[in-house]
Amino acid sequence: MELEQKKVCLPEKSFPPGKIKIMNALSELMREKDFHSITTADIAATAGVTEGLIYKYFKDKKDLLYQVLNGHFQTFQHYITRKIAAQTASVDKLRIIIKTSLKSYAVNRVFARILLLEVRNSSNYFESDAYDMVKIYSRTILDIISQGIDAGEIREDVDPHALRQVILGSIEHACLGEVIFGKELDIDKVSENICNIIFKGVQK
Amino acid sequence: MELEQKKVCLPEKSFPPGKIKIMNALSELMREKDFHSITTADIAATAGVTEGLIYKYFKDKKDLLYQVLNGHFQTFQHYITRKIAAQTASVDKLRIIIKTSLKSYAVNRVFARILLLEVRNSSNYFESDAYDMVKIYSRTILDIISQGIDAGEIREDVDPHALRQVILGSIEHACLGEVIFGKELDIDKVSENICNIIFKGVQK
Amino acid sequence: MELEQKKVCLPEKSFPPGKIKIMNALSELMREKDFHSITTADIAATAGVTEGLIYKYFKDKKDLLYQVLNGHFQTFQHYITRKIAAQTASVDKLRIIIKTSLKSYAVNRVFARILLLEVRNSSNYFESDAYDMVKIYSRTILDIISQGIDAGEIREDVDPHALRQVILGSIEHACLGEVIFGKELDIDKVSENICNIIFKGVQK
Amino acid sequence: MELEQKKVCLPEKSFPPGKIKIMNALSELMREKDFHSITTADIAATAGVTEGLIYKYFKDKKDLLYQVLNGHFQTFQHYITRKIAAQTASVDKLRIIIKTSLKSYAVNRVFARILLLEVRNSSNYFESDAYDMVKIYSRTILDIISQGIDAGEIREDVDPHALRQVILGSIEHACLGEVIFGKELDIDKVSENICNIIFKGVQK
DNA sequence: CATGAATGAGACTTCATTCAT
DNA sequence: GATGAATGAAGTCTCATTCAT
Repeated sequence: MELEQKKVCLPEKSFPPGKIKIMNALSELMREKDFHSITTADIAATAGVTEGLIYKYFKDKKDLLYQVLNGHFQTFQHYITRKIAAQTASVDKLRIIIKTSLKSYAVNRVFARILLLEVRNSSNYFESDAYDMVKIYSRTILDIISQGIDAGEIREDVDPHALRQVILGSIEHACLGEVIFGKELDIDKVSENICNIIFKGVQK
Repeated sequence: MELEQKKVCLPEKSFPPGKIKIMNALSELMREKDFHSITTADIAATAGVTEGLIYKYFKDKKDLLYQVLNGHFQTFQHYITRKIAAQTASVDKLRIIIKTSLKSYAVNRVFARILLLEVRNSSNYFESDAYDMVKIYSRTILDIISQGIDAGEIREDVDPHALRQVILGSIEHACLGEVIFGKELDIDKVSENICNIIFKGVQK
Repeated sequence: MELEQKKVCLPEKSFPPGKIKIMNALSELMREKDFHSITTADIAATAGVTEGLIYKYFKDKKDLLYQVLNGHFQTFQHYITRKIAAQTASVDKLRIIIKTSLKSYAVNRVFARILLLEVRNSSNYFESDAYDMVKIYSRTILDIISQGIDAGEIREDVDPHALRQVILGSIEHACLGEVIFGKELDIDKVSENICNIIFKGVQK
Repeated sequence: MELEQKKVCLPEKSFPPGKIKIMNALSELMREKDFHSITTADIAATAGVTEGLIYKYFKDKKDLLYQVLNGHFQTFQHYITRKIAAQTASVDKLRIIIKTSLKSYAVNRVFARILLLEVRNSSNYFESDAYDMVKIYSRTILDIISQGIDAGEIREDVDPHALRQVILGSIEHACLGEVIFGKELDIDKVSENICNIIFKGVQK
């Protein structure tokens, strides 16, 4: 298995042990509960540290969430970047993005849950480092689309932003059922179906 | 203007005035804040009633949210059903669903916000009346797709569930920026773009 | 005894019982401890209410302190105003102010302690209602001095602000030992001594 | 300029650098905030050392405050003693004490703030070294007064303790506005005004 | 001489909710 | 149909302090 979900994969060098324990604890707890119903007491207990320590390393309970998300996102980013690099055609790159994103979400549900459900309705998330990574990811997709149009792989009358929207929306919606109801997803099939629709169109 | 956003459109007019005031108060407050940071005290103050009264009419703070959502959803449902009825071709129906959904969300941001951001991460929402309406809406789309396939308008090798996913995902993702950042959306253009992609495909 | 210290003497009409209990509780506790080492838990327990109730009626723990102080100050103000009214000569009025202030502080040590020790180093006190009363009191003294100068009772080359400073400073310093160490004060003697110095001067 | 306020004037130069940095840090921070809202973290950060080091040199956060106060007080004491020595008449000595005290407080507001606002409501201050210096200062005034009476410069029916109270109270009250609101003080004028009142009396 | 990690006790505060009237 | 008073449980966060290295 190429992708790990077990622990927050951080550039773990200089982080003090307590900080790592706390981040892992939140990650673990979010497998079962939503962020709001996890208390700092829970986190501390799970991490085996005192509540106070959380506030040594994190401004906030929210800040902790964002840093955890950020950690997950970096792993995701590295992984997806490597996968894309193996492709030359734009359409293939998009295909890979769709499949890999679905896979990442499937493998790391905590990551998916945070990104898709928890974080979006708090405005200060959009000023966090974690959101910066989303922007990079999102930008990458747009660039690939533009290259595809330039290379004549994609029709010129396709609006790049709209296509990105459709791609991201499809990915996210496909994951929702998974995240919310815990359904298993047949990633190969789902991603193929999505690509079939988006690339070839549904109309006869 | 065909669609109203001002007040919760309560289908049964027989609601006692206090109940209406409370529901409107929440609706109003959610234009600015997210549900979690709205307190019952806020709601009562905005409604001009006492906190206690909320619990006369609603089991719960959440129950209040669901009832408000439900009110909005019924308006939405009526509106969209009427629009679809005017079309005969499946593809046109889907086109209308996309456009009308986008428009409804745009016109009534509170509705969009509740549905897209607030409600999804609380498990008991999925047992609420409000969610039943979502299922009807969702079912309708699936039926139209199947009819489209049967009628030869849509390619047979398209997976109906996947198509629904792509459609819903596209709609929702297109609204997110609106809901979160308050961006204006050019609905005609956006829906046309989306349809262009989904129906014709992007690949040359 | 004309002056009561037992309870916060408030225009107690419309105050809910819980609010009164809380204010009295703080007053009582401050007889023994300083404000900072009194916890909201202490206050609630003493008042026989829950901690939460404190925040129904007071913005803050500090706000509670200011409101209590304000209550005490109103009693003080009423009392002193009545006493002054009985005098015609400015010098006699000042004499009465000195004596009565000393007496008030002596009788109500909580009041003295709050005013002289607790409140002065927190900047937002100076925007509280309680401080407004201090300003009135202070203004009154200044007015009496000016009248005394106009009436020829007080030397024209005396600076009114300076005289007020000397008077207030003398009063407060005289009380400090009382407040801090719990010394008894012979008010008649002390006030006479102070007046002797200020009015007649110490130089032969 | 005869009087320095910049740094804690440490009488023994043999203090280790860390200790000096910490004391200076507190001094500096107290120019803006009150003691209670300065945290050990603030102090350490400002000093450029770690929190732990504070407890190498000081028993307590309070102990640190007292030692800082003590440093300031020694400078003050040296300065005032020298000034007094230049006078022969008791009245002149008192005059000098008033003026010099006002000046010292004006020049070193942190010193004034600590002495006048911070320290008085914590009982263990009165067992600290810093308080011993206050007692010496206070005793000096009393001695001068007694000598003045013996020498026939001051009326015999003046109570020495009361006079000291009036003097100290006047000084302190004059400084309060300065310390609290940051008002500038015209020391020559203020001290002259005070002396005018105390020495000559205000009554015609 | 100094650091850095961690603690622990408790502080203040919030808020949904209940109930007598 | 509505109010107002009060609850209680929990929640987040703060900070002085300790100790091994």
